[in-house]
Amino acid sequence: MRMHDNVASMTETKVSAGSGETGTDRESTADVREWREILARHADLSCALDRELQAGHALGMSEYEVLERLAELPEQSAKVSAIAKSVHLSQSALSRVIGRLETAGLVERVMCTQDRRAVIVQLTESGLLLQTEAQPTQRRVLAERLHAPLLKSCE
Amino acid sequence: MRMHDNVASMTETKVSAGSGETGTDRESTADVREWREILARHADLSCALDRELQAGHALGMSEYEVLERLAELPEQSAKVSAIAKSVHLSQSALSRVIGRLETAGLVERVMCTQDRRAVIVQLTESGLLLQTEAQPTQRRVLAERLHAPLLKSCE
DNA sequence: GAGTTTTGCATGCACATGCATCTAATGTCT
DNA sequence: AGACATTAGATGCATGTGCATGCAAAACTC
Repeated sequence: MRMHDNVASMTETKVSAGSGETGTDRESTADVREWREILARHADLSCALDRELQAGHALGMSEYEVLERLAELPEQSAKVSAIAKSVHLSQSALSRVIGRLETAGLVERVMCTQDRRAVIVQLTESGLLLQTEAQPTQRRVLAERLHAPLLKSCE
Repeated sequence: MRMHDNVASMTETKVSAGSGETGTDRESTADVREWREILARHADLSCALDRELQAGHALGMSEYEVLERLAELPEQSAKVSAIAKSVHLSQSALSRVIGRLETAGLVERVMCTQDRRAVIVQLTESGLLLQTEAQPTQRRVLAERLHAPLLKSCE
């Protein structure tokens, strides 16, 4: 994804004109504030994570996410449909992420013998190694920025 | 208000304040939980907002965001560089969003006479009208899903 | 004032993503 | 068994995004 890095802000919330409405106005503006905070935090962290993972381990965020999910499992493998449930990607996007990981030799696609439509994604040695190497990078970025003050979206 | 205060029945992610340790396993796994929570909430809301804004008002999330920022300003116009600071888009992406809004007749690009490099984006009548119509949709989606338990059903 | 650097925005390009669709395998119904 | 429906995953296509770059205008240096 790799978003830009920006600073400063121009927030100038006026919004409500204050007629005889119920309390919904105040509540929804609180919602908006919260939503903007999620947006800002997500943008900041996605950008930072993607940049550091790319620079340090040639991994995108989606790729790392899939590797991490596989590494967390005792058998270090899962059906595509199972991975899809724990990652926020469409089925097609996930299929291509797995394709990239396979090309890079980090996972292998194995036909499932019980259900021959399904594909089991198996973490390889180098895939596990790379995830193990990349994990501290991810943890460090999270520790650095997850609770850091946001420079945007706060007037 | 901190964003994770109200996040449904999820794990409580309080960071210990006592020790000066950084990057310990316990803390980083708490970070991971919080990060995944942000990812899930962001995915759910982005998808829902985009779908409803698209269906109801033919607006994408980025387009709505820009309209909203402009509508919040007393003069309902701003330089591109100013908008860029309050929206989580790269400068190039923002330029194209503004292009789409202009094509749709929702904003106009006006040359800035003080700085002839700059472009002032001015909300039009129909732009303001559309934003006014779309705002309740956004507020409703936020109210419905911002604090709802995460179901990961985004399609 | 001429030359250089920086700033503001647009654009070519590469690429990741979602949607619709396709193929194959499985499940279901009669 | 045969016919239809459903599910798992891959792929063509359109689109939105970021990066690198281009261009013009302002700012800076001498």
